[in-house]
Amino acid sequence: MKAASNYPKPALTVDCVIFGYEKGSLQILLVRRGIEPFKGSWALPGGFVKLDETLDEAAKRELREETGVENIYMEQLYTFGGIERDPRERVVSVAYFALVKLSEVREVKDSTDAEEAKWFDIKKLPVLAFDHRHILQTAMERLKGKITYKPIVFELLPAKFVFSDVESIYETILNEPLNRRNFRTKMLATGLLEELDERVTHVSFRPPKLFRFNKKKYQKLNAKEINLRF
Amino acid sequence: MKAASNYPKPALTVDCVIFGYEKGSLQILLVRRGIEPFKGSWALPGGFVKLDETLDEAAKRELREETGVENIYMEQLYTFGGIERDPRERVVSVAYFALVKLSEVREVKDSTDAEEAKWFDIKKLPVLAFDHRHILQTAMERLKGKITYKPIVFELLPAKFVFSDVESIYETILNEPLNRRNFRTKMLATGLLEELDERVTHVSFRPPKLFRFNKKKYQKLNAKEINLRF
DNA sequence: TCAAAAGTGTTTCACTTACACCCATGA
DNA sequence: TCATGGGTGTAAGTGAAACACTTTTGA
Repeated sequence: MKAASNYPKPALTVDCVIFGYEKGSLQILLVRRGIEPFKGSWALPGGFVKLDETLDEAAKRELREETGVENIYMEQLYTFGGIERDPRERVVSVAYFALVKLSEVREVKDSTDAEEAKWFDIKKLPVLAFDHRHILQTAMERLKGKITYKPIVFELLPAKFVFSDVESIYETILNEPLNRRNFRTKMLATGLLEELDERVTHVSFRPPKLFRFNKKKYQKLNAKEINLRF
Repeated sequence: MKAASNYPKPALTVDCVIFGYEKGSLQILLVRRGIEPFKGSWALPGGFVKLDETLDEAAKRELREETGVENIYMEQLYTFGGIERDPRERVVSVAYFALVKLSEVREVKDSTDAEEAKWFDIKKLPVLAFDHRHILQTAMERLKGKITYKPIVFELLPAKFVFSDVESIYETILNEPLNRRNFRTKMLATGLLEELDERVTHVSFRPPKLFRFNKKKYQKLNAKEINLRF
């Protein structure tokens, strides 16, 4: 195989911003670094890209290693190529952004995990290694933008969920209170939520209905944008 | 300097999708390849990333080399990391996407250009090298999406322009006819266009007014989204 | 019966959409 | 005077925003 260039090459990594949601709190998964640089501090899960795997595969591998879950919503976020990102050598990092259902992750993760990994509330984060704070901020902006035209928030929720969770996710991500009445009307108007014949029980207030996201119906819309501006 | 990894590294390149607009036609700049692979066929301008330049700098360098113009609208598009992109070796490419004013480019380009570079109408493209067709399509989608909330089309137009050019760009990019009346109303409602006391002359119909995009006013809005859905 | 959250009705206002008409110029 | 694109008025329809009220449960 001929070389395409004689230039020395930057190292290439993937880093993953993994979001989860639970009880009104938006969270992300961080790992504690076991080696220098930034040994002991928290960082986004990530690693080097191998020659025989695509970028998507590399990101998926990292994601699986940390969460133990497959079939996760994932997309490429942005590529960070500053010169001084890593004190050791030039490292270019392709960042990915993932949404997981915490209900499915918890059990698996604790069993398979060797190094220390932990979920942090997005509002109570530690200092992060490298430029990971910047990557995270880019991810937040992407998330904020995307939920206004794609119903991706359901990737954060279990199969059956309550309406107020949906609203709460939007409020957390958009960082503003929303009008409950109008939120509900507009969200239901998409026709993508199925009302189930089930309710939450044992709550000391009017028991809320459970809903399910109709993924098949959404896929039939075939990538068409939906108005989800609240 | 310690190495961060012992993995063999993929090569890293940048490729630029450079858009221009002239007389109702959306165009992109392509270069003819002088070496194998794909020798003789057309490709996006691009090249290897050097160790001492950021990704943005690398893209800007390529852009300047091809067009001779500085201060161009440019943003990172997406990173393509398939395994078989280049038959020689593993190459990951960070694609950029740029909008240039053809009126400013033409003169400069012809004088500085060594290799063959040419503007193609987006509707009459040759076969492209590598996965560049795919990259271009991604760029088109990004452009299509972005003009509905950012007034970036003015990066394609000279300082003074006629209203019908703006509409024509939107129609070309969105690939659908628009209602002239409503387009004008909504576009003017943004308050970002200044009507000048000047008109086009020597046309055999009612001479159109010239407009100018008020960039300063737009920057004061500070990244806020604008509704430009037509 | 009270607190807490679920769930609904309705009015107002703004913007979008559609259509039709007039205007200014050079040939 | 005609063809050509430039430029405007406005009614009807649709959807967003705001607000207040009713419902259901366990404690």
